[in-house]
Amino acid sequence: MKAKDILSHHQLKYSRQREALIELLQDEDYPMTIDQIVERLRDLKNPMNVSTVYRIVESLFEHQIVDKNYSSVSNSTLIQLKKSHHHHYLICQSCHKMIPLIDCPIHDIVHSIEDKQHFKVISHSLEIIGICYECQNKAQV
Amino acid sequence: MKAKDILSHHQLKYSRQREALIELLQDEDYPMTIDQIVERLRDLKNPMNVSTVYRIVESLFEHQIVDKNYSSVSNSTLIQLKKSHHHHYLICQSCHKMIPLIDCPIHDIVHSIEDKQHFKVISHSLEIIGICYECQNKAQV
DNA sequence: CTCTCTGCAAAACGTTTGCATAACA
DNA sequence: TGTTATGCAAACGTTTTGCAGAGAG
Repeated sequence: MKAKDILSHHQLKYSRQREALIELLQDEDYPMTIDQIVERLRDLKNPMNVSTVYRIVESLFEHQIVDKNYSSVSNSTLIQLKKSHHHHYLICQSCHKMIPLIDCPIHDIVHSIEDKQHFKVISHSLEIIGICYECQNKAQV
Repeated sequence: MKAKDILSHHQLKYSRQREALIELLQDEDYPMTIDQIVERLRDLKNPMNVSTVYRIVESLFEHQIVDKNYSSVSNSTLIQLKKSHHHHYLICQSCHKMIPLIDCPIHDIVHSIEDKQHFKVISHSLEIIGICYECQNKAQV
């Protein structure tokens, strides 16, 4: 789906900034920090202010177009387009690479939690931190 | 175990501040933000500077006496004494109450991740966000 | 033409740091 | 007494906000 169509579909106004940001998220199929987004957009000759990025991301989040997840590896929020099938990542502590985890280990236990603990589950965040294959084979510290 | 003994056991210097902080964490058996710690210590007539709390917590963390976990509900780091059996929490989005989850759903899948993805798992963080039983029964917004 | 979005600068927030003084061993 | 911990204030990185001007519908 084209960025322009996503915007109109959600009754969001068009702007050069919104279009460029959505297109970037479509191209980079990985979670990005706000800083990375700003930097990539500058490189792509579509510079925009940090606060604009924050505001657009917030609006896309409210319309459930993107996911936001805080990462304790980068100490900041990671943004990505919402996937039809949500998933989590292994994060390499050394190179910050993110490796998708196909199955969500939480998905299966939500019902049992809701029943046993009388708790209505809305969302969850999961971060698995470690060392990726490549970094394991680099010189040890 | 007494706070003083914990400190000496880890060859950490005694101070009024360290003792009071450990005793607080022993009393409040739930994860606390740095702000909550500072506030409770002030109430307990054991006031200390925020930066002192950060430094003590960091030192206790390095000695594996406490756990640190970022919470996207409070937008800050949660501190608690390390448990023999680690566990996660359901967090109520409305009242911020934390309900312990007995079994760790990640524990069982770590080996399969390490084998399948050639990834050395070091740690993980999990937060299940929702509405607790009491808040479900309060007046709806 | 009206209303919303953007850029800018300043502020807010949690966290970290440098330095002089205080406290432990 | 020598070394480490604390308090204070200032700096830091991320995120939020107020306001005036630009752009969309």
